[in-house]
Amino acid sequence: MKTTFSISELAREFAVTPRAIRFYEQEGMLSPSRQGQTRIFSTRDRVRLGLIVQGKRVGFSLAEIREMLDLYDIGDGQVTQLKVSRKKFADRIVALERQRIDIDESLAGLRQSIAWMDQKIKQAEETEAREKSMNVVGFGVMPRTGT
Amino acid sequence: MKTTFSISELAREFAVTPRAIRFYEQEGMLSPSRQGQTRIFSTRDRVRLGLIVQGKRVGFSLAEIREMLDLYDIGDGQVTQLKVSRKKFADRIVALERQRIDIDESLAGLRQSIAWMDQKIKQAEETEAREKSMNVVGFGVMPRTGT
DNA sequence: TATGACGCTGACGTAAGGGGAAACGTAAAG
DNA sequence: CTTTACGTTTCCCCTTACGTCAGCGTCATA
Repeated sequence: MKTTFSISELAREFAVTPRAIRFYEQEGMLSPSRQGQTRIFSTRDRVRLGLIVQGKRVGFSLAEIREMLDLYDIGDGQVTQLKVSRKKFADRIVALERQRIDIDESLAGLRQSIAWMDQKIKQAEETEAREKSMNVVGFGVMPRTGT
Repeated sequence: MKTTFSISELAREFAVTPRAIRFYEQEGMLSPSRQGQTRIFSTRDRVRLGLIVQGKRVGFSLAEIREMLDLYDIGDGQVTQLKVSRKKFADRIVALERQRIDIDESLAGLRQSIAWMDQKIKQAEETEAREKSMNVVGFGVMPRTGT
């Protein structure tokens, strides 16, 4: 069973670039030893990289991930760390649910604009022969008048 | 009816910062005239800013928005422009739908992690209570278990 | 020996502004 | 007339999470 890893091994395993791994080290989230210049990663580094990648996948910033990793290192009986992480995760869920709503709203807006455009295109192509002056605005949205 | 606007008027109306508006100008998307140093925005600027903000809301990059604005300026009979924009919008819809799926997957992962943590916390707190009942330390302070 | 695969260290670039400094003009208030 | 308070300007560094060179060393292989 392997206990040390090269940068490209880990890069392949976790589907990140060596550049990203070096960046994580520079940010203090990994601390590989060195053989001359070359980085030698331990299983601990590997686990941490796994956590980093997972954290990124669910949308945490590196700063947040680093906090959690640090907390995990302190490990004061684990409960405090677990509770802090739990809260972060819960917060993230709320943020993502909000994002989902935003996306749905954007989708609705886009679909409406497309419908509007389709109509305009149809009109334009019908009228093309006779008339040429059309007043096309763009997003199908008028500038807001208040607020 | 107003035909000119100050930077902060537009900022208020469209809920963006003056800084952002200056940035859009710097990027060539707005071209207010000047009275001395001070920017004077026309209704055209106002419409364009509205389009920028709308475009941003549905997730277009400034580069994409600028392209569409430029197209609109050229306005070669409009139909071409409409079709190009339509395609951009359709592409954006696809991208957003993909994003939605990603978010749903992240949410699932987060919820699972939370469930796992809750279980761990429960376990840990049960253990803690058991230790406390057997070993009264006083003042609610637990001995340190390690670094 | 030459070539290619890996590795390294800087340094600069990205998107979309945020934040703050320092300076200017204008208007009201003392 | 001066102070105070805004509103605005330009200028420049900061941010995130790396990508992308440039320029170099080290190794194994053809």
